[in-house]
Amino acid sequence: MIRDDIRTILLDLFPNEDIAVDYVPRDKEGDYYTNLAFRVASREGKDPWDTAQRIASRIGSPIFKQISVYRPAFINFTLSEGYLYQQLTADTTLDIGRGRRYLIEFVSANPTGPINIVSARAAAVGDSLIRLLRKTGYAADAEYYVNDMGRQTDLLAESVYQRTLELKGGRAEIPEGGYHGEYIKEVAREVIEKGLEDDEDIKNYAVEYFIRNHQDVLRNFGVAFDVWTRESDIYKGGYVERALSAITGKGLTYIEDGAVFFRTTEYGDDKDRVIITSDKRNTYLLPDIAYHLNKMERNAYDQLIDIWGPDHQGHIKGMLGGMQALGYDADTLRILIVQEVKIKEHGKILSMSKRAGTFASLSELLERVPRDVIRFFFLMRSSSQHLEFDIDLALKQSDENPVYYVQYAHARINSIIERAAQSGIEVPRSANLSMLKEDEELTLIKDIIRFEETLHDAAVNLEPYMVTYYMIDLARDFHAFYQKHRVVCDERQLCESRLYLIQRTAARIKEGLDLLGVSCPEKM
RNA sequence: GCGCCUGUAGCUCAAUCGGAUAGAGCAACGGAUUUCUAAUCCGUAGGUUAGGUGUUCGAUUCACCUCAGGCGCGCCA
Repeated sequence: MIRDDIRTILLDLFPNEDIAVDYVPRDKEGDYYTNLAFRVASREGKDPWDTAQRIASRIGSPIFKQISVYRPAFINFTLSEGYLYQQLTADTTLDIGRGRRYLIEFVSANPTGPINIVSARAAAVGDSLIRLLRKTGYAADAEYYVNDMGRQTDLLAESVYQRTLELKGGRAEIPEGGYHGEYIKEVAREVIEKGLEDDEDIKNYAVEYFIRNHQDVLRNFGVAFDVWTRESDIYKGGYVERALSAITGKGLTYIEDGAVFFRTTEYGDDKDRVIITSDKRNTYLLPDIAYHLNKMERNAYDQLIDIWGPDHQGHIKGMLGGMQALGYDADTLRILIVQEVKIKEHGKILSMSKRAGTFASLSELLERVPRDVIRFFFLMRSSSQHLEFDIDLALKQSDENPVYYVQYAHARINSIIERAAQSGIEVPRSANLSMLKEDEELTLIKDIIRFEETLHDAAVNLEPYMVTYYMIDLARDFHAFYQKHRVVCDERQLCESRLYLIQRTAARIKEGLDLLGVSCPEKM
């Protein structure tokens, strides 16, 4: 990465300094800047401006065409063309992860109803993270946890049973906290068809129904999981007992009002959490902790990542406490909260209530909005931010819709390369790039090279949206280049150089869209 | 009442570990096509970063307070 090359050069002069190297704003001279002079000056008690001048004069490297100092004390570097050409043709693979094992668990929707919109967003984010981590040298697994037992599934079974009574001409009395959705009726119909009467049979059928549903919908969404783990298997494997004894063994439990409490306040929680209720049922927390024990024992992961919805924020401390009670460092598990999604149509925020029949589920959204658009839109925002999903914009097949803006750049390049081929000019395997002198060409080269830095930042911060932003920038700079310069032209060498450049651009667009799980059409 | 998240241009959002005159897209306005895809490009305008205090060479970023919105709040997940 260029950033690292520059940092290395600077560290050579100032070995122990904390050096930041970043992009120069677009309207300023130069490509990268450093804040080094501020640090040095402040430590030595000298004037930052003079210090910057002094440092700048000491830096000598063929990768820079120019080094300039700007007030108050920024040192800006302009990369030499030779270095840019060399970087563009260099074929490097980025290995940040060095094979470290990461496990990302996401979606994990309860098998009691369809996948909702927040889970859909989590699916897009999680899947993209998996792709990103794999591309940057991590061994990343995608996992889905199925809560196939417990109180919620009991309520599901009872709700379905009540609907069967209704379908048979009786009256349905949905239990308190039960499931009212229309989709329950469909399950009830199938239960009647199969002639299921027994509570357990109905429960199993309903649970399997929704697990299949989740698998189908996620497949349609282009999201693949490596492992589906069931809560029931965590129990069967004895993990729950072991988790419980690990916690009690450390004296972290006490009984109050007949319930067993886990002293999560030991780990920074604002209150202790019940793990076994007074009527001897386990709360979700205990099997969840057990499940994480299972994860760690299965593959000795270097890092666990859980992606949760905003309604689970209050449970983070408890879960991290569980990890520590099991003997793991708190940072073994990172919990990402994907914030809520608001669906907007005709300028109004739609109610997400299932009863209102609007966009409650992923499958309903998929029926109306193309998958590429949904995924792109979900990945346009930092996952920790609330996201507004504008249906009208999503359905527009025009320049306003950034998905097509990026895809169109790729299709355009493809078209140019075809056109060149018709004129008997192929994309060269390697090119003499010294013909590429125009601003738009150099900008494009820098974009292509910066892809690695974007991947690095996105992977380290676990934020795929950074890739999305990069894609839009890259497409913009390509379109600007296209508008101003012809690729297929009379000057053979220039034409070939430009073909090489746009072919590399197209490759980047493809790589980037692949990371987002968005298709990359040859023609539009 | 307590905890967590959020507040940036008319709208939706960026701004990496505290760095430059806070940037994009959309909407608005004005232009560009005898040319490889106009699903494109160029330009103009738009800001007390909710408000205040503090920390320092420098604050959208950190700390504290106030205001506003969202989510959650022991034996549901």
